[in-house]
Amino acid sequence: MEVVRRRISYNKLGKVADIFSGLAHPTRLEILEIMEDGKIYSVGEILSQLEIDPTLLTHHLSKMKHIGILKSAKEGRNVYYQLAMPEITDVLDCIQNCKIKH
Amino acid sequence: MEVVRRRISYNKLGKVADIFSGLAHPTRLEILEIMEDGKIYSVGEILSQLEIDPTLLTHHLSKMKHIGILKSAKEGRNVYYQLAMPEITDVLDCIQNCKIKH
DNA sequence: TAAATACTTGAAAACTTGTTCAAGTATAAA
DNA sequence: TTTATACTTGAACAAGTTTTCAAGTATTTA
Repeated sequence: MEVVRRRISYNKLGKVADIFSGLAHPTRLEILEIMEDGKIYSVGEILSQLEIDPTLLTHHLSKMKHIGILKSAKEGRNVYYQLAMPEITDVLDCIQNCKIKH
Repeated sequence: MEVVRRRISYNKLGKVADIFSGLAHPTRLEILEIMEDGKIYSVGEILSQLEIDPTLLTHHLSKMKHIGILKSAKEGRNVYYQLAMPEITDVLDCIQNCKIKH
C-alpha cells in the first residue's frame, strides 16, 4: 500500500488539536453558546447565565483566550470577553443541527 | 441582563464535548486525515502511514470507535476501520483551509 | 499442531486538565 | 480613605488522558 503524502504537518495538527481541546468541555461550549452572537460580554454577564464558581469561569475563559478562541479587554472594573474565532459559530450551528442520541 | 434560554442541554453539550475530545489529539487527526476518503483501512495499513507503536494506535482507534467517530469490522486476522461520522470530513476540510500561525 | 501474523487487553507510570481554596489586584463608590 | 465590587492568581488536590509494558486472543500458514 502506498504511503500517503501528508497534507497537514504534525505541528499544525497539534495546533488544531489545541483548538478542539478548547471545545472539549461542556461548560466551555455553554460559554460559546452565549458568545456566538459575536457580542461583547463581561465576566459577570456570563456568570449570571451559568451555575458555576467565578474562579472556575476565569480559568475556562483564560484557557479559551490563551488558545485564541476568545479575546478580552478591561474597562473600568469589568473585563469584557468576545469571540476571536468567528469560524467557531459554524461549528456551533453544526452542533445545533446534529442529532446525537441521548 | 436577561437570562438566555439555553438551546442545547448541558447533557448534550457533554456528548458534543466528547466528540471534540476525540479530535483533540494530533495523532487522531492524522488518522482522520487517512480515513477521510471514507474507505476502509486495516490497522496495519494505518500503522504503515504513522510512526507510532501498534498498541498506541489500537488505543487511539478504540477511543475513536467508542466515541462513534469510527466503526470497525474483523475479517480474517485483520481489523478494518472506517469513518462512522462522515460530517467530520467537513471539519477536516475546514482545517485544511484555515490559516493557523505556526 | 506449532509458529507466525495481526491485533487487543488491561494495568502501571507519566503527564495534563479541571476544580477548589485562600489570597490578591484594580477600580469605583461611599 | 475605607469598603465594596469585579475579576484574577497560583497552589493544592482530584480526575482524566496518554504512553508504555507485558501479556493475551484469533486466525492463518508452515
